[in-house]
Amino acid sequence: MIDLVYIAILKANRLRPTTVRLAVLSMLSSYEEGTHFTIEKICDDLKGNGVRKSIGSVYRTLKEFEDSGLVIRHQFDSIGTVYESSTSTTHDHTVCVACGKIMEFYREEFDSLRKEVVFEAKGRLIKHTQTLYVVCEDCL
Amino acid sequence: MIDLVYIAILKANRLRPTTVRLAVLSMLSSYEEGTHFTIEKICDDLKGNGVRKSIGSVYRTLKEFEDSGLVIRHQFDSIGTVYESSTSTTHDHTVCVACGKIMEFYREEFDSLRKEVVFEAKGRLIKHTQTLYVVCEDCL
DNA sequence: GTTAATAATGCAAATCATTCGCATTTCGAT
DNA sequence: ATCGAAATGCGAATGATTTGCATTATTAAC
Repeated sequence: MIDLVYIAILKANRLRPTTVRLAVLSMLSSYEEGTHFTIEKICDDLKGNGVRKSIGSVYRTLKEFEDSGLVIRHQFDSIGTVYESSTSTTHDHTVCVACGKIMEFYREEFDSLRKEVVFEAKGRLIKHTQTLYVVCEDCL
Repeated sequence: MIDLVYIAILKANRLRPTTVRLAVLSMLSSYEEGTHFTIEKICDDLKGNGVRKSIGSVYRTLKEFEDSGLVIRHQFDSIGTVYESSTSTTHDHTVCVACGKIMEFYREEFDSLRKEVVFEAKGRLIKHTQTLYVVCEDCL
C-alpha cells in the first residue's frame, strides 16, 4: 500500500503523518489479519527492514493508535500485553495455557447477553473483554 | 474466627500455618464477601491492626493463595491488579470506567456458551475472564 | 523437649515493562 | 522561508512485582 493511504488514515484520526507513525502503520498492515503482536515485535520487524525507531516512540504511537481505535490492546494472563489491528467485527479470544496460542471466536449470543446484563444494571457498555484460557486441540 | 480454622484451611492446602499466612487469611475473611482488594490494602489494613508484614511476603502469600485457589486475581484495565476471596460461584465483572467501581454478575447462559465454544474448538477450558467496562448507573 | 532439616521471612537489590523529561528535530500553517 | 507547535530519541525515572540471601520459624524425628 502506498504512503498516501496511511497519511489519510492518520489525518482522519488527527495524527500528523510522521515517520514513526507511518512506519508503524505500514508494519501493522503487513501483518496478516488477526495477528497479535507485541511492541517488541514491531520494533524488531522495523529494525529488520532497516527502520530503527526508539521503543519509547513506538510505545507512544501504539497508545495513540489505541486511543484512535486503530488497534486494540489486550492483556492476557501469563502472556502479557499484545495488540491487534482493529477490525469491524468484535471478537473474544481463547489463549492456550500450554502453548500460548491466541485464537479468536465470535458468537452473537454473547453480545446479546452482555447487552442484557448492562441494561439490567442501568449502565452504558463501553467495551468488554472475554478470554477463555484453554488447552488447545494441539496440546491435548 | 479462631486461628484453628485458618490453620486447618492452610494445612488443607499444604501450606504451613505461619504468621504471615495466618495474618493475611484472617484479614481476607474480615472483608465482606465480594470485596476486591489490592496487596497494598492488605498491608495497610494489617498495619492498621498493628501487624507489620513485609510487602514481599504478602506478594508471595497471595501468589500461594492464588495457586491454592483461595483467592482469584484480576487485572482490570486502568485499575490494575485486584484480588477477591474465591467462592464457589463463578461470576464475571463490570468495571465502571468513570468511578472504578467493580461489580459482579452471573448468567448461566454465558457458561453454556463458553462450553460450546471450547467444545467446538476441541479444547479443554481451564478458566475464563469476562469484564464489561461500563459507565455505571450512578455515573450516567 | 531438643535437634536437625526444611521452609518462611524481611529486607534490599534486581527486574521488567512502561512512562517521562528534555534537548533536538520535524511539521505545517502562514 | 519562517516560526510555533508537535514529535522524536535518549536515557533516566517509575511502579509493580520478584528474587537472593542471611536470619528466623516450623516441623518431624528422636
